[in-house]
Amino acid sequence: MENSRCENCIIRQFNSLRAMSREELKKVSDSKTTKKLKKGDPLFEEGEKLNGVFCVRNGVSKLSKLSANGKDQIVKLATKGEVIGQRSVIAEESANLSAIAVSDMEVCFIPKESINTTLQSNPNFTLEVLRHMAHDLKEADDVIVNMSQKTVKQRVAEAFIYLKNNFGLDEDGFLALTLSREDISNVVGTATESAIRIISEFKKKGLIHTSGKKIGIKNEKKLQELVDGF
Amino acid sequence: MENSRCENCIIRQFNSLRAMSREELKKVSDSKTTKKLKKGDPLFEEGEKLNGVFCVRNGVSKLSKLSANGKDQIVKLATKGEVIGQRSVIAEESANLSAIAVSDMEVCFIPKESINTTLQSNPNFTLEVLRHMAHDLKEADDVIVNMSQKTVKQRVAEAFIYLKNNFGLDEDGFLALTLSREDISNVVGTATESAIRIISEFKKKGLIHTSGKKIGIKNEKKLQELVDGF
DNA sequence: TCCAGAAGATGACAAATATCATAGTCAGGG
DNA sequence: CCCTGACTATGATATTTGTCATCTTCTGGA
Repeated sequence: MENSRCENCIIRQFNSLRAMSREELKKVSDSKTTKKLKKGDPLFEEGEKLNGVFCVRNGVSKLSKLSANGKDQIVKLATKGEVIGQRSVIAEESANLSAIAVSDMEVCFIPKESINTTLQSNPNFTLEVLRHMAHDLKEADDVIVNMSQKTVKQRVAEAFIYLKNNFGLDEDGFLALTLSREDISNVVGTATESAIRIISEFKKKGLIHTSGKKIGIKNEKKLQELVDGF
Repeated sequence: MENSRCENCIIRQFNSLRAMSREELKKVSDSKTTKKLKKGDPLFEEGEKLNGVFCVRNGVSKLSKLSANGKDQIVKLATKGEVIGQRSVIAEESANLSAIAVSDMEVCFIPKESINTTLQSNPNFTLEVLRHMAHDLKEADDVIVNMSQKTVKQRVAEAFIYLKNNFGLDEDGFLALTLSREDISNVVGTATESAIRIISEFKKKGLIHTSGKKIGIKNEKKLQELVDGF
C-alpha cells in the first residue's frame, strides 16, 4: 500500500503537475494508484488505449515503436519526474509507442479524467504541459536530424554522452543506466552486431571501457569530437 | 495593403486560432501583418529569435535544420492553414529550425504578445494548441522510426505518397508540390545523387513518370507495397 | 553447482549508400 | 536568342552498414 500523497511528492517539481492547484492535486492523489514494475515489464503497448498517464517515481522506461522489419526503435528514455502517455491522452488516440521498463520502476498511474478536467479549467497547467511538449518536439526534431545525417558511429558516441548526462554514473564511474547491446542498437537505430562492433572499436581506441554490460567513458572529449565530426 | 480580417479568414478553421474568441481574434487581426514571399525566401533562420508566429495563407514552407556535414534535413513541410514558429514562441527559445518558402507564399505574421496573452487567458485555445503539438510530436516520432528503420528507397516512395496526400495533384496529374531533387533528398535524408538514382529506377519500373522536375505517380499500389516492405 | 538459453563478440561476406567525376539539360538574364 | 550557371543524370568506385554463421561468455533458475 502506497501512502505517499502527490501534494508532498518531490518528483512533481520536475513535471507539469507542479502547475496544479492544491485541490487539483488532492483529487489526483485520491484517484492515483502506484505500481511497481520489474525490468522488462510493459507499462503499455503500442496501439493500446490509455486510461491515464504514468508519472515516473523511479527507474527508467524505454518508449519504442516496432517497425515493419521487426526491429524496435527506441524514441525516448523516460526517467524520474517524467510523465508518460500524455500525448496519447491529450490527442485522445491510442498509444503510438510501447513503454517498457529498462530498470525496476515505481510509477504512479493517474486516470485521464483528472488530467482532462484540469486541462480544461487550469490554463497554467495546460500551458505547462504545452511547454513540456514543445520541448519534447524540439528533441524529436533533433533526433530526426541526427538519425539522417550522422553515421552510426557518431550516433553511438552521442548515445553514451547522452546516457552520462541524463542518467549519470554509478559509484564505479560506469554509466548508471545499463542497457543491453540490443537496446543500445535500438536507440541508435542500427543492427545489434554493428553496435557491438563499434563498442569494441571504441574500447580498442581507449574511448570507453567495459565490465560485463556496463560501459564507462574514458575519453569524453574524443567521443564528443567524434560526434561533431572531428 | 491587405485588408482581410482574421475573423473572416477561412484558413483559421484549420488551425488552433479557431479556438480564439471574437475579441481575441480582433486584437490579433489588428496586430498582424501580411507578407508575400517568393520561392526561396526565408521566413526565419535557425537560431533567430522569433517575435511571433506565421500563419500560412498560401504556398508551402520547408522547416529544416543544417547538420554538421553541411546538409539540410527537412523536418516538416508546412502548408495552408498551418502555423509556423509556435514551438519556439511557446518554449521562449530561438528557432530550432529554418523556415524557407518552397513555393510562392502568403503568410500572416502574428506578434507573440497576442499569442501569449491568449495562451494565458483562454484554456480552450491553449488546449487546442496543445492538441496540435501532440499531433506534430506523433508525426515526428513516426519520422524517427522511418528514418532509422526504412531504406532510402522506401523513404523516397513514402515521400511521393505523402506529397500526393498532403498537397494533391495539379491539372495534369503531377504532384502539385514540385520539389527540387535536392529538396527531395533533404526530406528523405540521403545524398542528392541517391535520390535521383532511385527516381530513375522508379521511372524504369513504371512506378512514376516525370516531366522536367515534375513527378507523377503511375502505380501508387506498388509504391505503397514498396514502403510496407512488399 | 551446473546447465540451458540468452546475450555478447567476431569474422566473412553481401547489400546499401555515399562520394567523386563527368556530362547532359534547362531556365532566365543580357 | 544564346550563354551561363544551376540543376539533373549516370557511371565508377569507396565506404558504411547489414546479414549470416559461429563461437564465447554470462546468468538465472532446477
